[in-house]
Amino acid sequence: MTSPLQHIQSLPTWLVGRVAARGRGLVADAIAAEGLKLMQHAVLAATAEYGPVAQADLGRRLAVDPKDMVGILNHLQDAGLVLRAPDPADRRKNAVTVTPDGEAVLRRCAALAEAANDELLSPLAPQERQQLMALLTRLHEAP
Amino acid sequence: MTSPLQHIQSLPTWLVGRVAARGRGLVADAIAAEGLKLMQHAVLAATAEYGPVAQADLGRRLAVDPKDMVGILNHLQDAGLVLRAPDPADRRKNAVTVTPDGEAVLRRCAALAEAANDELLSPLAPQERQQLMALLTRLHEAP
DNA sequence: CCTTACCGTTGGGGCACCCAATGAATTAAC
DNA sequence: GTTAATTCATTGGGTGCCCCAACGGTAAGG
Repeated sequence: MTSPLQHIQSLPTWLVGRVAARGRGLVADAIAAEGLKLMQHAVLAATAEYGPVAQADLGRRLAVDPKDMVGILNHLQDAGLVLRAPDPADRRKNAVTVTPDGEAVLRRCAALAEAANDELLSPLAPQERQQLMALLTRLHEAP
Repeated sequence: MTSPLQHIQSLPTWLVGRVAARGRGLVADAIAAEGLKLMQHAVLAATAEYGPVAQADLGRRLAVDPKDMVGILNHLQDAGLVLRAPDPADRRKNAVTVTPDGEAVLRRCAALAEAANDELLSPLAPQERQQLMALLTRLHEAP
């Protein structure tokens, strides 16, 4: 039996956690050039995808707490990337939309995020990257 | 071009982050049965591995901030899993050692963590698990 | 000596995650 | 149709992990 720490560090959960942390940092640093945090970026992307959408819908799709969604959208709105308008059909809801500035930032972030991903996967050949994605996809979708 | 959110969620960093989050949760739930958090477990294991060791050494080996190490060791010491004794050779240092109780907890946590890892990897065959580990290891050690 | 560096501790802050409660507004039940 | 249950956005807590700065006490180098 290996020693306790070596045992932990040989577990897949530890290894995948380390790789995820590095990837997270790479992407975070990349999109920081556009002044966005990871979750802000994700919310901006989801807003662009689902057109005028209520905050609660965004929260459900991204598994973001309503409390945190308020702060994220406040930042995006202050940066002029997103608009909150009252929904005439349901006055409880805020209809969130992306501004042209937001779409431009989103386009630039897409390239930045891809570059960060390439850097993470740089040790792997294209075929190996595909293998890794296939295995991770099965872990993610199977349970 | 895919839509913005689909683009993000197709990136390896997103996928590995998701898998890591699930694995993290599984292990955290497992060792919570022993009253330990993930970092407390790691520090306890590192303490067992490196015998009497100074806090700063533990922090360097696990990349834990000295401030956080104080709290972690406070908890472990309050739980009777670890001892802090002044180092006679260097009175700045605390010689941290594991108690018999700590070793017992560590043994039980090892089994719990392995079970959690098996659950995470359950969709994969043994050979596929090996492939995944090999690919992740290269991503982790190469850069 | 005396400067330099380290040790543990305390103090900040930020980000991601989670839970509870509120008032306003909508929907469902009766 | 009035009432009860639900949903919405917001505010209020809290935790874990990460990073930086400062402090008194200690050790090592010049």
